[in-house]
Amino acid sequence: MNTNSRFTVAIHTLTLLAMYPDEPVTSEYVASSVNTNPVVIRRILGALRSERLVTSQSGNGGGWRLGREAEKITLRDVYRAVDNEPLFSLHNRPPNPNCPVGRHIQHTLTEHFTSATRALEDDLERTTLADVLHEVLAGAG
Amino acid sequence: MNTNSRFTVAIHTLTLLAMYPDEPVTSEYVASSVNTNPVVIRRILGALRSERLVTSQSGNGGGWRLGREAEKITLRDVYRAVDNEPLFSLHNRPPNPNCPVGRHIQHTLTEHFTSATRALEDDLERTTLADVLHEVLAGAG
DNA sequence: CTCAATTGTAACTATAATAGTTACAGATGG
DNA sequence: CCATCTGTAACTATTATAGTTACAATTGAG
Repeated sequence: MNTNSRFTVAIHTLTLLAMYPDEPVTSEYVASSVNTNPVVIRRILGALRSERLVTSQSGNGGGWRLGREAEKITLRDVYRAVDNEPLFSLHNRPPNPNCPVGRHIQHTLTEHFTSATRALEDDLERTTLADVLHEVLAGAG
Repeated sequence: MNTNSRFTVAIHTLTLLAMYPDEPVTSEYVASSVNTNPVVIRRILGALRSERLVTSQSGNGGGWRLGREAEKITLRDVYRAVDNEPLFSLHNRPPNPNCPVGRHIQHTLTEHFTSATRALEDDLERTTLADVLHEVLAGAG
């Protein structure tokens, strides 16, 4: 179970909130669509709230809403909110500084890793939650 | 220890092989530069050999060599050889098919995930092992 | 005021990936 | 024959993930 599905669950969750913009949606309801436990949903919504992508309301009649319009939330915003680990990891232990490769490889790799990560995020930025909702509803026919 | 450093170790290893094109390099030597156990290196080199990026020679005087010129091995080749898990995971359990979002979200997400992964790999493809070796040696001054 | 419905969060568990380690069989060249 | 390597199995420790139970705190409705 090492493969991280938080990004998928976060987009799924936000798509549901975008679908019901006029009423708060409960973690229980989201969980029944995602097919998991409500606490898993609340944890992810908590991360999204830290980035102001959603707001929450406790108590009876409470639930979750989008923090801003679906047109103004990109997949990159979501990705950064729930998956802030770097995509690539450097050495677990420091490489040998007496070897020219060991001494300079990390700096070189960091630049290439940064570039690749930016390319990925630039692609994610081109899609908004509104796009995803439209695609899903189109699929629903 | 969940963060996967195989890509880093693989590039480091191949850079060493590119540095010594005229002699086989042993996993023991690579391990001393990477600062890890030789078996870890052999496992990664085994994956690289499956993609023909390196060749191996058993026995006395043996070791590892690049499978083709460093100019013709890109970081994308290396990435695919050692990290063939998809970058993004879909739901751990199938989403609820009775919900329009649950029914269609996976198809929509798959398209966006494919696009982002391609953007990442296109960026990695622009750098060769020869580039990395030059950068490392330039850093070495 | 009371109560049912929700969030918020801690605590625990099971599973899986990672990589570090030891051990040893097989191959190879001197 | 022997020292040197690869190739690989087996085991361990660590960590991330996410599923689950439990329960305090909040809140609106009646």
